[in-house]
Amino acid sequence: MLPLQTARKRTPAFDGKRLHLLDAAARVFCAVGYDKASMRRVSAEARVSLAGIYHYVASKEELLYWIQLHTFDSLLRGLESSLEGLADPRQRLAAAIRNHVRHFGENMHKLKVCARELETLEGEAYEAVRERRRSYFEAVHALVKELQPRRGAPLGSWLATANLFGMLNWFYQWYDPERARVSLDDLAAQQAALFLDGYTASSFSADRRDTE
Amino acid sequence: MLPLQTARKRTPAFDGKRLHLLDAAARVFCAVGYDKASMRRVSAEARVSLAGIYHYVASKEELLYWIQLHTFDSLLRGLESSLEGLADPRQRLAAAIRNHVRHFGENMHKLKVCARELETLEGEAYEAVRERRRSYFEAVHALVKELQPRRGAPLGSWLATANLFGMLNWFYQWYDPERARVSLDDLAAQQAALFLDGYTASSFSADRRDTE
DNA sequence: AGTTCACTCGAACGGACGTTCGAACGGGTC
DNA sequence: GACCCGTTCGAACGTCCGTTCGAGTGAACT
Repeated sequence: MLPLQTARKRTPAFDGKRLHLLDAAARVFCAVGYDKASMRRVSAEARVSLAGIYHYVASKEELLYWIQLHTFDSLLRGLESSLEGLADPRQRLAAAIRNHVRHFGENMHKLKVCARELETLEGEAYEAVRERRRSYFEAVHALVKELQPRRGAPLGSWLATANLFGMLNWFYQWYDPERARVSLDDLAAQQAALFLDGYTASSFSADRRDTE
Repeated sequence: MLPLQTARKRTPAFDGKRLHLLDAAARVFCAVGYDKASMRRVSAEARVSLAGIYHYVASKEELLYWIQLHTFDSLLRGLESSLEGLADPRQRLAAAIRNHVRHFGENMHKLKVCARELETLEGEAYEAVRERRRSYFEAVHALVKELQPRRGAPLGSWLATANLFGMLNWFYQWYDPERARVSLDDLAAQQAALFLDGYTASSFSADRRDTE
C-alpha cells in the first residue's frame, strides 16, 4: 500500500521538517497509541496545520513506517559501533544490551512505539520494517551464539534470544525515568548479568517497588 | 466511568451468554487490537446482533474490563493451586512459570489482550484491573524473594521479577502454536532455567529460527 | 386471554476520523 | 511586473464507529 520512497524532490529543509513531524508523531503515538492518535493531535503537537502534514507524508501509516524504520536502523548502527574492539563474548553481549537500553533512554517515545506497534503496519511497509527488525534480532542472536562454545548441544540460542528481547522490550512497561533509582547503564549491566548467569547466582545492587 | 457491577438481575443464562460474548470479544481484540476492533465485528463473531450486545454489557470498554479481570483472577487462582505442596523455592518458581505459560496456551486470546492492552482502560476500571495485576505480580515477586536466602544484599528482586514478566509477557509476540517445536511445558522449564541459572550455565534442548 | 418481562433486533443518530481540495502566501528567476 | 513553485492552510467530504431507540418476539404467570 505504501510507496516506499516518496517521489517528491528532497531539500534539506524538507527532510528537516519531516523529521520534526516524525518526532511529534512519535510523541503522540507513544502517549495514546497509534490507533487512538489522531492526525489533528499530531498536527497540534508539531505546530503544523492538519493539511500541512500531507505535504511531507502521504498518510498516517507512513508516519509510523518511517518512525519504525529509522529506529531499527539506529539501533543496528549503534550496536555495530558499540561492539568495535570488544572480543570477549560476554562483554560483547553486555555491550549490546547497554546499546539497546541507552537507545531507550534517549528515544523513549520512538522505542515504545516500535515495541508496541510491531504488528500495526501491513503489506509492503510491514515487510520492510520486519526485515530491519530481523537484521537487528539476528545480530543479537549471533552474539548469543558466540556465548556458549559448547556444553552439550547447540541448544536454544534462538529461544534464549527471544526471551532476552522480552526482557528488553517489556521494560518500557515498568521503567519510569522520573522515579528510577538505577541509572540506565546499571540497569543494562543487571539485565546482562541476569541473562548470562541467572538470578540465583548473579548479584544485583538496587531495589524498587512502586510500579509493576 | 464504568459501573463496576451491573445492577441488572443475573440469571445463569445471562452469565453464560455474557461469557460467550467476552470470549468472542477477546478473539476479535486479539486479532486486530482493541481500538481497531469494532462492536460490529464482535457482534458477528458472537452471532448476536449489534444492539443485542448492549443487553449484556454497557460498553465496549466494559468488554475489555471483564476480560482482563477474569484473566488475572484465573492466573492468580491457578498460581495458588499450582504451588500447593511445593517447598523448594526453585520448584515453586518453576511451577509459577509453568502456570503462566499453560494459561497462555489455553487462553491465548485473552492473555494476549491482557498483555497488549494493559494501559487502554482508564479511571475506576483501570484501577480495579491494576489491583489484580499487582496481586499477581506480588505473588510472583514473593517467590523470587524466597530464592536467594542471602548472598550479599537483598538485591533487585523487584527488577528481576519485572524482567521475568518481560520474558513471560513478550512471548506472545514470537510464539506460534502451529509451528512450535517445543511443548509449552518444555518452554516453561527452559524459561525457568534461564531465569534461575542464566544462559551460559543452563542447558536448552531445542532451536527455532523462523519468527522473531 | 391477557399481562409481564427477559431478550433480540433493524435502523438510525451524532460525532470523530483520515484525507482532499482549492486558494493563498512568498521568495527566486526572467 | 509576471511567472513559477514549494509551502501552508481553512474548510470541507465521505466513511466508520459506539451507542440508542422503539418495536417485536415468545415463554411464564395470573
